[in-house]
Amino acid sequence: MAKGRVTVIDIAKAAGVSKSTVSLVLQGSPLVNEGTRSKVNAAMRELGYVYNRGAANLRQAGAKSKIIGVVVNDLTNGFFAELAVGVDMVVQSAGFVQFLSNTSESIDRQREVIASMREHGISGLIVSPARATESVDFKPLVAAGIPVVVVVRNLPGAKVSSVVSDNQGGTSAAVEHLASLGHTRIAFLGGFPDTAVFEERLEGYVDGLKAAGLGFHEELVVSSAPSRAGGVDAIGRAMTMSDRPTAAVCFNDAVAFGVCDGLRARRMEPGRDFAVVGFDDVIEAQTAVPALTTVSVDPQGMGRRTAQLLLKQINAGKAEPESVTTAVRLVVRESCGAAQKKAGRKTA
Amino acid sequence: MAKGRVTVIDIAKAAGVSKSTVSLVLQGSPLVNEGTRSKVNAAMRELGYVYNRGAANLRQAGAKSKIIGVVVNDLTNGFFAELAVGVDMVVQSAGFVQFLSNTSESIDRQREVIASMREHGISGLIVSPARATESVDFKPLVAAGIPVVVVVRNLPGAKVSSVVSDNQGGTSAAVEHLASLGHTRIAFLGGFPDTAVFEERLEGYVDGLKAAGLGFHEELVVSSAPSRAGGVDAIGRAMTMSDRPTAAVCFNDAVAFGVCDGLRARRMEPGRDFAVVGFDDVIEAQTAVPALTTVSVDPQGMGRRTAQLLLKQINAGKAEPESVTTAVRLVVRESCGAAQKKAGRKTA
DNA sequence: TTAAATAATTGGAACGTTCCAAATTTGTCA
DNA sequence: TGACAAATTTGGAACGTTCCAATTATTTAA
Repeated sequence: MAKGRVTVIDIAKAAGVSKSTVSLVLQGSPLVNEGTRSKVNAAMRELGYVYNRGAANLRQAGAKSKIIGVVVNDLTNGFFAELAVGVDMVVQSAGFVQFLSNTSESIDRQREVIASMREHGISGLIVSPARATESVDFKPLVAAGIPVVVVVRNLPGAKVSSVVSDNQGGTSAAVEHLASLGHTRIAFLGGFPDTAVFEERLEGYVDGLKAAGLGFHEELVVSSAPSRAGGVDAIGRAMTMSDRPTAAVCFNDAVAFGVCDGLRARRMEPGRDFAVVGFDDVIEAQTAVPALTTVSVDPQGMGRRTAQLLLKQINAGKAEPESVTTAVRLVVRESCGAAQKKAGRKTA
Repeated sequence: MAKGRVTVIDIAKAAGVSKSTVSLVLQGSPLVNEGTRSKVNAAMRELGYVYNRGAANLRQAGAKSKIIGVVVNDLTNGFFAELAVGVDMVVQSAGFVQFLSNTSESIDRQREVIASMREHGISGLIVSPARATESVDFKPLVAAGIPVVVVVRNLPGAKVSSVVSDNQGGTSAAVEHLASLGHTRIAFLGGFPDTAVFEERLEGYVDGLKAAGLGFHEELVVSSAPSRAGGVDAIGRAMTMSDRPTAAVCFNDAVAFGVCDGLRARRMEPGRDFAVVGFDDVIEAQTAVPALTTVSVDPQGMGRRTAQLLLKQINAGKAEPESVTTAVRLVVRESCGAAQKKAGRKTA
């Protein structure tokens, strides 16, 4: 009992049929007689059989491994955790299982992790690439016919599918909204300038200014780490200028929270004395005080979307690279001052 | 090229040796001559060989699958994400790969996920059990000789190892600290009473009161969902009583943040008008305003510790169940009022 | 009834690796 | 130089599954 593993042969013997029949039952083939089927199932239950997927994959030697790999660059960031959960949902319900790994933005780690996943025979890969990932890293995968879809961060040169949110549209909408509230000095705060996401969001910011008939002032763009601490830093620098902004679109919610912290440290109340808008709509955004106006990207939905795309490609055998950008919407809450009945925003 | 997979036989042929030799190289055996080793390695690089772990596992038919399964009950909770990252760190550096899944507190999902992991031949399992998990769920695993360690939430009946934080010691320390600041009406806010963690933390709360020479008053324990919203709710109910508390130890940081929100909604400033202490020391605790005094459990360290324990058991072949409780420490920041120079805490 | 068709079942032969025992090469010492 | 030891290398035979072609049992149609 505690000896060897229970195999199809054991249950074949127990059920008085051949191993082939057992295999048929395992795959739910319609060829097998109802009676034998239940006899076999009973034997399986009896002996505590567990399917050996490794052996099966070996024979099938194909895209049928039922494992899909997911690698994210920062699991501790709620956004990515949420994304992974979204992926897991659809992947799981399609009978696949998720192989999740975290790279912590390390490109070496990413390489290791992907190599390991290949060895395990994943039938598809979803990656939110670490910074500075090069498209060549995915070459071997696509050459081997393994569908890959990158998510969140696009990878210019790579011939793989991608799912990114409408960064440009998001910040553009945020700026227009602030402008409609009467703001004219609107800053863009936080984020590292050398990333595709930053570029897109900044572009949207510029678009928004143009659409609102406002001029672009370079000094109103202040970059920083895309973190809460970075936000504190950015607003600090922004407030030193002579002609201060009265509102800010932030690179992401973490930065926005930092900006709020920084404002309070200066005895200014976000939403009353200064308007701030975030990006991502992390879970804390709605419960924070004040509730954060932000661009909602629904990471979980994005994860689901990504997984669906990947599954489609897996089933299609070999699909064309496809890129989808997911819609985004501005969620107006308190931090931009719009919810306040009083018309006045006081410039500090 | 795009035809069949490259196998050991292919590279054996290319390198002019036998498949056995290639296998030896693969395993880094010292038996093979340096010259042949490099010849083989060259051939592998040349042909783009990828190791087929499935086939290997099949033959080795043992605990050598190099996969360890990790299942958590709520990945979107930063605490668990952090835990998973900690696990991944040590697991990865030991040459294993992590198979992470999320159950969203669904016990059915948990069962599915674990079954799937078994089919894939994991050589060990780390579980943060979903609520209402029964010890019998792990029976088959341990019967099959697969090491299991539960983490965060203990599982009374199960003969498996566990790693939990010193919940009791944590709340006890928190209460004593509040008492030392002069508080006498200290509440315990938030959490579901039917969980082991709640029980332990509550017990610590009682211990702390006793140690400080304060009496236990049942009405000062108000449970709620262990979330931010739950915290708002709990403090709301706490403030309706005639003899109000002046301080609170919260079930976790999420609750603590909710309590802060609720206080502000009542025009009270946490840390000045009311002392609040959290539990977990989530990443936001230090940057929040006011910075949250909390019991730090270092989830990442806990994850590392857990992984180490599991690896030890895997290597030892079959190890005795072992339970470790990880140390915890009170991090005094602003929300309990201690950092303030002025002696006065005003009771509301 | 029987031939033909259909439904169920079944032995191998793979799949890509590791292990074993045995074979081969190389080196050492009298 | 021969004999022995050490260092390398090597063919199968597994591992647990699926697939294929072939066999056997059961219906159906005439």
